[in-house]
Amino acid sequence: MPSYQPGSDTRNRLLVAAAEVFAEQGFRHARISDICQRAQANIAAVNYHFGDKESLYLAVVQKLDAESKADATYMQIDPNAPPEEKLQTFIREFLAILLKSGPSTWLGKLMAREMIEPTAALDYMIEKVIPPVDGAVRGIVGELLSLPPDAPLVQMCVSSILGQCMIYFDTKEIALRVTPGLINPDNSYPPAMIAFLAEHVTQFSLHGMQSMAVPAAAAQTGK
Amino acid sequence: MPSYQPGSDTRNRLLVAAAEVFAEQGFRHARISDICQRAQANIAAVNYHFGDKESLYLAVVQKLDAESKADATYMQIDPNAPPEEKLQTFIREFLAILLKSGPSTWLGKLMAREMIEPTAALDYMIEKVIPPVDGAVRGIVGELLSLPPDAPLVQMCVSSILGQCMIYFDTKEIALRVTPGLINPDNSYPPAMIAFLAEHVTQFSLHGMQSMAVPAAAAQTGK
Amino acid sequence: MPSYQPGSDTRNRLLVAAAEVFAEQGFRHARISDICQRAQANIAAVNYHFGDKESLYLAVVQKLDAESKADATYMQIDPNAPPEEKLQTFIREFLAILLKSGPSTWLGKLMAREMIEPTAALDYMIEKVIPPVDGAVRGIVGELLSLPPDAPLVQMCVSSILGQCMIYFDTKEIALRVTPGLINPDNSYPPAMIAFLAEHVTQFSLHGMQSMAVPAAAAQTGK
Amino acid sequence: MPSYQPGSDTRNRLLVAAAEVFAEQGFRHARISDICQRAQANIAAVNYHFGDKESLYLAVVQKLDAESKADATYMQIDPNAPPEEKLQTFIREFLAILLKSGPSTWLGKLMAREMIEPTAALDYMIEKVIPPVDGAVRGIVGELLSLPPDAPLVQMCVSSILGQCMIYFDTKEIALRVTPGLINPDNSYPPAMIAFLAEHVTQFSLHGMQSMAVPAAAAQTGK
DNA sequence: TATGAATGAGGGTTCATTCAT
DNA sequence: CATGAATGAACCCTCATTCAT
Repeated sequence: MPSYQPGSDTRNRLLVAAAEVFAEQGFRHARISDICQRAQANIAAVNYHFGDKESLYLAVVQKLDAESKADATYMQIDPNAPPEEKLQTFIREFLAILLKSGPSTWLGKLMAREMIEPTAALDYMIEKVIPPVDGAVRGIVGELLSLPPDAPLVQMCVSSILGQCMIYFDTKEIALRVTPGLINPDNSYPPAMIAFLAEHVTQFSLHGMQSMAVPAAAAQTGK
Repeated sequence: MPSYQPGSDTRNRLLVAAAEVFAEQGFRHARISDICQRAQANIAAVNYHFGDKESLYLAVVQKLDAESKADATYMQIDPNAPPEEKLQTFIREFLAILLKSGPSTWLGKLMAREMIEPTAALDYMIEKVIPPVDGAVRGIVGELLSLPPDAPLVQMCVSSILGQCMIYFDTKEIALRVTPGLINPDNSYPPAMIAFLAEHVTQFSLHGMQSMAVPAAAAQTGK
Repeated sequence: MPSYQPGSDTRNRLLVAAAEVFAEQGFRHARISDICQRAQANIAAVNYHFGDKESLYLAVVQKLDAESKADATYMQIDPNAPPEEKLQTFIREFLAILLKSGPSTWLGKLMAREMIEPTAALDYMIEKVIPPVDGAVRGIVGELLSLPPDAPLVQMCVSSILGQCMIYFDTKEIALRVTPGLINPDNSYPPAMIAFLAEHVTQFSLHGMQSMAVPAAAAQTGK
Repeated sequence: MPSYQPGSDTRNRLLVAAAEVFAEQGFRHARISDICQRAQANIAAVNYHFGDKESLYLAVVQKLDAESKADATYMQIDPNAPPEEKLQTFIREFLAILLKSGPSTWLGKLMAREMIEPTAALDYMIEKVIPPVDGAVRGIVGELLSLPPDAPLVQMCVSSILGQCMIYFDTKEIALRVTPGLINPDNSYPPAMIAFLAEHVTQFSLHGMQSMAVPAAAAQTGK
């Protein structure tokens, strides 16, 4: 009688294999026979442990989210640093997560698919995965613009920043074909490249926002 | 062995129906039976006219590309206008294409899917669809930064600009759930909203690039 | 281009095989693989011709009903005969249908199953299969009792008559075990036995109703 | 190898739950997982306690039979009462058992299924469940007709009587659809209705048999 | 030129049973 | 005495493709 019940070993193997396959193939294309094979489990194991394919998928998303939060450095930015530095740190960390390879990018891949072909998991993501990231950036941008985090202008600047980052993630497949030499064989960007892109996005964004802070500050101080 | 028959009515109906279904469901999820039904054609018509599913898909992509180019206004920007105005025009037109609904967005949807789940069509897109758009922006940005269009810095600024636009396209499903009132029932953004976003992206980008232009401008004007 | 379209040959073979298997095994236990095998058709033939298992089942019920009505002699009883003779004829014919073997009893078997484990087909049976039989008996009994066919007493007598017949159908399996010699190897009752049972049920019923007719007739005539 | 453990609490809960599920779903449709869940037992409990599904089923049938006999009032009819009264009592009690709801009807439901889809339990029923009922009616009818209980004519009259009763049990699902107001929501008939039906069946049967007693008696007495 | 019919591989899911503990 | 985990056979259904006409 085990006192420690993290679920059976098979269950965990299933979760790991499923994360991999779902990230590669998406929810619908993923075959549970494939998942079970990689997990060295019987074809009926998914049904036994999770009920059905979709419940397994949801469990995978939640597990990936939990793991992601466990090492999310963008939420541990020094609160006393100047906002410019905070932004730079965030962008660097965020890009690093997006442009690396391996398990840390699986959640991103699943999210990208949910955008195009939503499942029940999208609601979970909107509720649990996105807010921390979004909130972190809104805080920084709000500070930069001297505006509350939920101001519409802040929202738009956040979109501008995240959009600049995500495009490198979205166009990975293109980059792989157009400039294969610049990307590692495992589909990840070299750290130097990531740092370089982060620097660009940071400068672009800081200057992009600079002009916008003025009227707000003016309205505030000039009252 | 059927010879190429561009005038076949069934063939054209098939092409139209397939564009719709592929845009909605993506290549793999789209069902031939569904396409044939919408085209009021026999289930065997696809294989008869196009050989197989993938060839039909390729034909659809090419047709959509041709139609897209026929009314691509961002390629018809007044060459004598100041670059700031050119950029504003491009962003406005590009966002409009992305955020509208209907046939004009189908190619965009297919491209978004190709990024995540590439098929043979991605190569076509890289070769034929992307360069015109990319080239147009590079030209404008190059002008703004006083740099040749193929300069790395230009490339990165182009990415920053396109990324800011595409994020609104990518997050449509999220917006639909989070702020359903701001999006039309047909999944399109209201024109006023598009104009507003375009203005923001333009300002953000112009100021974002301003700082980067300085050294180039300095070198040029001798200040 | 055939002008006569009774459905494909495979479709008909499927219908025949399915009637057999459904009658033997019931809806749920019947395996479409079994049906297809007997019909010498592919496993996907059912889905192609009927959509799914339940639609095939419904088609079988309707076909069996149509065939049953085509040779339903109990509906072609001489209207000028005395009611006693009509009743005898009906009971003889009805028992014959129930106690024979082969396709004519399949509908009865399916109905017996629907009583215990209803499916969508039960509604069809209540609406289309039962009324003709029920109505025929109600007419005869009404005549015998000098009551309108929809009188409650008529209804109950009809139940008494049909119940007496149906019990021999329901207990076939028991009879097969208890008195195997009296039943043919193909699960049918010998014609002489059927005639004998019919005579008994007729006499039992006629006398059973005799007493009930008096007060009704008296109330009617003595008014 | 577990020895027979009639006192096992789990075993008894299993038996109770299984009776319920088997009555509802029949042998094949009943799911072991469902039974175990209702019995709050492990999924493997059935196989552990009873070996397999069919053995559990047999145990249920025997238990239900034992319970049924414990309160079978039709076997406790006053032997000195006139046969007409005995018949009335039997029919009333028999119909009551058939048309009520709850555990007392479970055995009837299982028997009805066995008629259509026999299992090993049918032999048990033929040997143990049916004879007491059958014998009771044969005794009464024999008395009424002045014939030995095993006379063929007695047998047929018994069938006529039981058939009249059982049809109301068999057509419950139809009655539920055609005249829903006349049946209680728990699928049982109102006591007044049962009494009414019993009275009808009794009168119908008594008169039905009256005529048959005469010739037999005449032949006997020499007229 | 075009089609209705038919096919077969493979998908997810169900469920009685078995096994190690 | 009892159980959680695991299994494999089988079921219904889907769908791109092929074939005969």
